Amino acid sequence: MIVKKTYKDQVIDHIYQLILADHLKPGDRLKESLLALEMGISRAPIREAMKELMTLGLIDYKPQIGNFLPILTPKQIIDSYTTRGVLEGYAVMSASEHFTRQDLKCLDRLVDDMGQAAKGGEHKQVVDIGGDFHDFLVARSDNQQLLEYSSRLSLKLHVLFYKHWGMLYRPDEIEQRHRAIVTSIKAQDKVRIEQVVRDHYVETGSKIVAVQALNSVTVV
Amino acid sequence: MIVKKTYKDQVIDHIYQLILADHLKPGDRLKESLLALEMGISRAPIREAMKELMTLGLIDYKPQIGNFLPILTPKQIIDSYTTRGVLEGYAVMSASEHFTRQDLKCLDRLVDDMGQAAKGGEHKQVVDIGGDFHDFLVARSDNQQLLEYSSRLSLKLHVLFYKHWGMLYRPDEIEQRHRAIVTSIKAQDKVRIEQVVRDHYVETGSKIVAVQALNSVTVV
DNA sequence: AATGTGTCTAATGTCGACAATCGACGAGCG
DNA sequence: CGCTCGTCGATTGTCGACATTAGACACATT
Repeated sequence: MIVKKTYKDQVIDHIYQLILADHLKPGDRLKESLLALEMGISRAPIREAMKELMTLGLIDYKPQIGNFLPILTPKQIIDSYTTRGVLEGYAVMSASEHFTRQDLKCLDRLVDDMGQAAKGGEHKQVVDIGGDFHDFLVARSDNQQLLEYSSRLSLKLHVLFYKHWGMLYRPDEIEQRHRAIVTSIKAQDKVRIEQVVRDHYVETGSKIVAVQALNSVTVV
Repeated sequence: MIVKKTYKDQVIDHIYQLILADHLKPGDRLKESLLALEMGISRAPIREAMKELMTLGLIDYKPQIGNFLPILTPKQIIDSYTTRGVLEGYAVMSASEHFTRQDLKCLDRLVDDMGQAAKGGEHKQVVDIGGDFHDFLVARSDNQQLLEYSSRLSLKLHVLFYKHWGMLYRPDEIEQRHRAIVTSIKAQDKVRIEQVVRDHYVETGSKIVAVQALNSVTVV
């Protein structure tokens, strides 16, 4: 791959950045004409991008009305994280035998690095390593269908996660939480692997809900 | 709701029917201009429909090249059914406590009807009741995110299932397979529920692959 | 004053035409 | 004779304009 050039893809990136940068807030309406004007292109690629963002779960589309940033209820957040846990839990469990000794070493190292970065306050670093860790975990699965859904959800949830990762866990918790996954894989206990991964995500979902509730109280 | 009138939705239905009716075969290319001409509309709604069909997994989109009916490899079929089993398994398991005595009675009756229809050779009836049965099962779950993915997969797999349901199971097998799910719910054994549902789908996926292999041998 | 109706506006849905790109075919070269 | 490269046709990507619809506002009516 050299570059992606189609306008549609650029629009997707643009909007995704707008969301991450908080220039767009949940509930906001995305007007095609306005976006087209801002980006100096026609509405066609904007609409294409909308359709794709819709499948990624990043925007809500209401026929004849418009596109909106979804307002996720606490329940929807929990549900999304739960679903991701179900998918990735199965992915890791079913691939657990394929992890080589070297893979496990690599995973342990990632957890080490994550812990170090967390203690050093390198938040950006923590998020990046966390992403690598989870990518590495699911990469051993060969179920493309499952991975596709998993990565879609991952993108959707990343927006939420990105805004709260600073307040979710303490450094030692971060390390411990991820270490538990590696440990369960080492133990080759399939039932436990699946459970640990599920809990991992449900816990994060719950924390995010809690943090959001806290923020909304202080803000309002 | 009175009717859905937007062209896009009509296009989606149209193409879906074309697929079910075998007027479109795996690997076929879907040319926008041609479809637009056939349906007497412009390419815009066709493209909109394509995007949606893509998210449903019913067509493959290759940038700058075109849209194709996916050629599912045996592995992809198994993977898709496995994934559906994972999703619905969790859905049913997590909702198992919400099934009332009446719900279970209704499920038992559906299985009875299914068995009767199967013995009577009412294939269409069997498929319909089977659909009702599975809808009823997952409807007790309240995880919208999970249900969304589940129903998308369901639509995608229905195309496959629809073409083979006549040769997959014997009447007594059909009844027994579905009865096992109801029985596991009655037993309130969460682990077993999830396992039974997963097996249910993996088995069907495997059968379809087997039947396809058989057909391709006889045809070629 | 509250409710229902009609109009008006702004946004989405659709259109036909043009531009950019991919795959195939064939000419030229080693 | 086989391979590379350029041209060509067909299809998708993009455009600007028009048609249609949802929602807001004002007015009339009870």
